[in-house]
This record gives sequence, C-alpha cells and structure tokens, in this order.
Amino acid sequence: MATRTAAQRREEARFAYDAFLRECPTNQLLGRLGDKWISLIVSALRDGPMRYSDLGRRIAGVSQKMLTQSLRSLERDGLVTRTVTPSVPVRVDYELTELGHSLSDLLFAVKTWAETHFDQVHEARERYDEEAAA
Amino acid sequence: MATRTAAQRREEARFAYDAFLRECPTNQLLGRLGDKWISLIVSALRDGPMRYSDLGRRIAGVSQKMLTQSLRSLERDGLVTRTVTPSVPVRVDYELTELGHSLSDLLFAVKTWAETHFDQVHEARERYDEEAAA
DNA sequence: CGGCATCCAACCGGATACTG
DNA sequence: CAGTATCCGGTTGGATGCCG
Repeated sequence: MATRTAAQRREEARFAYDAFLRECPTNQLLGRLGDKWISLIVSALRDGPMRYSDLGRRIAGVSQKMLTQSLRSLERDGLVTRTVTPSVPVRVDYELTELGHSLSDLLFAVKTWAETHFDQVHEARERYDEEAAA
Repeated sequence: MATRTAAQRREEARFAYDAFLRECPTNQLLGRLGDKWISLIVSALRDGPMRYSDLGRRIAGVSQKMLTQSLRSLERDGLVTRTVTPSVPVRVDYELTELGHSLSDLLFAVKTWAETHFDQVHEARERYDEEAAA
C-alpha cells in the first residue's frame, strides 16, 4: 500500500509547480521591468542623475508612494544608486548604475516605440471596435 | 461675485488633469506593453504562427483567462492576427503582424536582458537585504 | 479545441496625514 | 525636501463550470 494517495501526489506536484512559478526568476523580473513607472523612471534617468522631487515633476501622474516604491525596488535590484546629501533641507539624488544603463536603452526603445506607433495602434483599435459593433 | 468658488475651480482642474492622465495615450500603451504575459506571448510568436493551445503550453503558468485576454488585446491593437479554421475540432492560429514584429524585437530584447542579467540583479538584492538586516 | 461567464481573494495603487 | 504610515476602493487574475 502506498504511503500517499494519487490525489495527495497530485497535490504535491501542483504545489511544487506553483512554487516554481512563484520563484521563476526571469518571469518575476520581467514583470517588474515591464512596470509602467519603472520604465518611465529609468527613461527619465537616462540623461543624468535626478533629485527625488525632479523625478516626481518629470513623470506626470506618479504618486509619491509609487515613486518611492519603484525607486526602492530599482535600488534593491542594483539598477540605480541613491545618494543622500545631508544638507538642510536634505537632498537625495538618484542615478543609473552601469547595469541600469544597459537596461535603460532597451526600455527607452520600448517607450519610443509606444510613442511613435501609437497612431497605428489607435487606428487598429478603432477598426476592431467598429467591427465588433457591427 | 464669481460663479465658481476657488475650491470648485480646483476641483475642475483636478478632474481635467485626471482625465488627461487616464487618456494619456502613450503611458497607457506602455503599461500594456510591459505586461508580463504580453511580452511572453509576443516573444513566443516571434518565430512563426502558433495555435492557442500551443501558446498555453509554451508559456508556463498562464491561465486561459489571461492568455485569451492578452491575445484579444494584442489583436485589437493590431499586433497579432487571429485565424479560425472551421474544422472539427476548431483550430485557431495566432500570428504577429508587421507592426507586431517591429515590437517583438524590442520586447524580446528586454526578455533576454532579464534572463542574462538575472544573476547580477539577484546578487544586488542579496547585498541590499543583507545591509538592511544589519 | 478554443473559448466565455461568474465568483472571489489578493494585490495594487491613490489619498491623506504625519515626520526628521 | 524626502520620505513613512495607514486606510481603502478598484482592479487583477486564478479557479471553476459551461458551451459551440
């Protein structure tokens, strides 16, 4: 007699599979990189360091929460450095690392694609929606 | 006497701003493109058409819901074509359009970056977390 | 085979208030 | 200035069941 039923074995397999997926490194990282704010921040930092508040102003529509959170994750992943100048008031600069720069070219390209091809996408959408209505 | 109070005017300005952001075309599109599944699907379709079920098998961890939803949005945006062959059982093929191909190179590059630089990112994370613990 | 509809838990992200 | 902390509504996305 087996120590585990078929159902149990299936459960275990499913659990291991799920765990793999959750850990699956590249997919997770890919999700991060695709993040709207991440792309915009990295693109903004392409031509030099920026202060926290400058980033907030440059990237229209970002909340402090998202800005801080995104910057933290970028720092953690070694894509940007955070430099605090203990003046009064405090000054914090963010700058792309070399690793960050290698990625920024790619994300910037995607951002540029979105801007230059938006017309075509928009037309495609109208055509699609029109057919759906008919 | 003004027909609107300052508060009202502020409200209206805020509303207009929000509306702009919601409509802000490129940001919205950028968010879509960055989507985890979108990247994986477009990358998978790079080397030729694929059937629905093949995509589901190739892209580990995607649910039918997400697969269908992503494919619909890609079709709507004119990035992929959907071809139904009314055999029994039905056969549906998805293929990148020319527009889709132009994007696929970029997204594939990002996906590749994630795969090749994951080690560095992972190391950076460990260093960051270690410092935080201290 | 290739979906669509529904339910529901989990997470995301904005608003607000407060701090060194 | 550059955050942190908390609340909470909206969206995401997996699970399930049914259909042509």
